[in-house]
Amino acid sequence: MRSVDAAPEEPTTDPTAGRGPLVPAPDGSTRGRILDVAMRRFARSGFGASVRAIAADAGVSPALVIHHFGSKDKLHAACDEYVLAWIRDVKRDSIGRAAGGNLLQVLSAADQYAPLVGYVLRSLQAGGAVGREFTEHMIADAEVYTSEAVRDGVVRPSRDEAARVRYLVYSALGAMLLSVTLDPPQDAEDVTAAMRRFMDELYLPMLELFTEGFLTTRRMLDDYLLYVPDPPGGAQAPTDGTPHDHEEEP
Amino acid sequence: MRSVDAAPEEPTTDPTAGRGPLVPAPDGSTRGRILDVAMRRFARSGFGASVRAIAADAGVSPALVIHHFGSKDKLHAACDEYVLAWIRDVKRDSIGRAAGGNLLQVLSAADQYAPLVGYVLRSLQAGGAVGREFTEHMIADAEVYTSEAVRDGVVRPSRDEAARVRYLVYSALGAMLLSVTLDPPQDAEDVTAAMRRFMDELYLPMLELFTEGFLTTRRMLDDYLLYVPDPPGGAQAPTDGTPHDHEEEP
DNA sequence: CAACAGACTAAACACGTGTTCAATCGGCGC
DNA sequence: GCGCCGATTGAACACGTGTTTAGTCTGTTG
Repeated sequence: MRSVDAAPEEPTTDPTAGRGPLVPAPDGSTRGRILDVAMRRFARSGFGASVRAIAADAGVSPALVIHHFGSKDKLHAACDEYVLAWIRDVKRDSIGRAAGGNLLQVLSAADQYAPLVGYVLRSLQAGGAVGREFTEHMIADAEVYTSEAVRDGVVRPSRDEAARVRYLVYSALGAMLLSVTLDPPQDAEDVTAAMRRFMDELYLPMLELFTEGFLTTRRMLDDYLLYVPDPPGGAQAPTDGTPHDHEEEP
Repeated sequence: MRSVDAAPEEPTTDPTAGRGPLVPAPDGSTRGRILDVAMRRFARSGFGASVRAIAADAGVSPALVIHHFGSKDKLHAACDEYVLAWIRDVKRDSIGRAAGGNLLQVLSAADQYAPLVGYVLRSLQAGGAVGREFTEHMIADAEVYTSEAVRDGVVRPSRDEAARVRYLVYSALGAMLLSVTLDPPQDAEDVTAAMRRFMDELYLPMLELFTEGFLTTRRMLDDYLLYVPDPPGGAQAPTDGTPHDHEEEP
C-alpha cells in the first residue's frame, strides 16, 4: 500500500496532462515515475542529490529506488539514457518542422524542456556522458549546417572547417554554461528563462562579430598563417580572391 | 591570444621563465603550509575534497586544520583570498613587463601557475566567488584593452561595447572551461598543458572569425537591427528584462 | 485454498563526513 | 622551579550517505 504518510510535494505529477509534445509521459509504473522524478531532481539539484530526496519526490522509500535500479550509479545511468532518448526525440521532431537550425534555441524556447536543459547543463558541468554526447551531437549537426551554408554562399569557408565548428560549439555552449553557473536562476526551474535572457543580451555582439568581425586588420591572421605549418585539411580559404564588404563601416 | 606580431619564433619567450617570485612561498608556519596544500588539493580534486585528505597532504591531523581555520567553509574562504591575492600579484607583475595582453595567456604559459589555474577553473565550475571575481577582472581588463584598440583603429567599434566584451570573455572562458571539463587531463596537474593544447587547436578558427567574420551577408544583422529597439549607444547596459519578447514579422 | 513472486517498507548496517573533546607536548615569562 | 598558552593529536561524536536485510503486503497462478 502506498499510503505514504507525508508526501508534501509532488505537485509536478499529472503526467499525461495536455502537455505540449515531446515530453516523455512516464508509463504508469512506479519505476517509470521514479526515473522521471530522479531525472528532474538531478537537473534541479545536481548529481549529488541523495537517493532519499529522490525517493521522497517520488513518494516511495529509498529502498525501493535501489530495488528498481540496483544502485544510485545505475539510476544515474538510466537517467542519462532517458534524457538522451528525449533529446533524440526533440531533434527528430525539430527536423520535421523547418525550425532546423539550432537545437539550443529549440530547447530554450519552451519551458517544458527545462528539466532536459537543466540535466544537460548539469552533465556538462560534471563532465558526464550526457554532456559529452550532447556536445558531439551539436558538433555533428553544426558540421552539416555550416557545410550547407558554405555551399550556398552565406557562410565563408574556413581553412579548417572541423576546427571552426568545434570552436563555435565550444564557445556557444561554454558561454551558456558559464552564464548559468555564475548567475544561476533562483528558481532552478527557470533555467530556460535564464538562457533566453542570456541570448537576448548577447545576441547582438554575436551577430556583429559574425558579420563584421572584430579586427580591422588582417595582420594577425596573416602573421599566424605565415609561421605556422598549415592546418591538416586541404580546404583552402580565400586569401584575397574573394572580396568582402569588410573594408568600411556602413 | 598569442601575440604574433613579432618575429616567427616559437614562444620560447615564456615571460615568466626562470623566476619564481610569482608563486607565493608559504611562510614557515604550519597554518601557511596547510593553506597552501589545501588550495592545491582543492584545485586538483575539487571542493569536495575532504578535510582528512588535506590534513594528510599537510602531514597533520584533521583536527589541526579545523583548529587553525575554524571550519572547512572558512578554510575554503581563506583559500579564495589566497588565490585572489596571488592573481593580483600575477596581474601586477604582467603589467610591468609588456606582456600586458591576456591574463589567460600568461597563466597558461607557465606550469608554476597550474594550481592557480586549476583552482580558478574549479571555482568557475562551482560558481564560486573566485570564479565570479576572476570573470569580472577579465571583463574589466578587456574593456580597457578593447577601448584602446578601438581608439587605435585596430578593432571595430561595437554598437554595445559592454555587451561585446561580456560576450567575448564569456565565450573564451566558457570554451576553455568546457574543454577541460569534457576532456580533463589525466594528470590533474597538467591543466595548463591542456589549456595550451586547446589554444593551439582553436586559435586559427578564432583568428579567422575575428578578422574575416563568419557570414557573408549582412542580412541577419540588419534584420535584427531593424526590428529590435536599438541598443543603448553610450556603453549602457541592456534596458531591462522582457523588453521585446516574441514579435511577428510584418 | 495454498504457494509463489514481486512491489514495497521499516530498520539497521557500514562508512565517510565535518567537528568536538580531553589530553598531551613544548616553549616562554615569572 | 611554576604557570600559562598555543600547537597538536587520537578518539570519539553526530550526522548523512548508499545499501542491505528481513519482513509484510498484494496479486496471480496452480
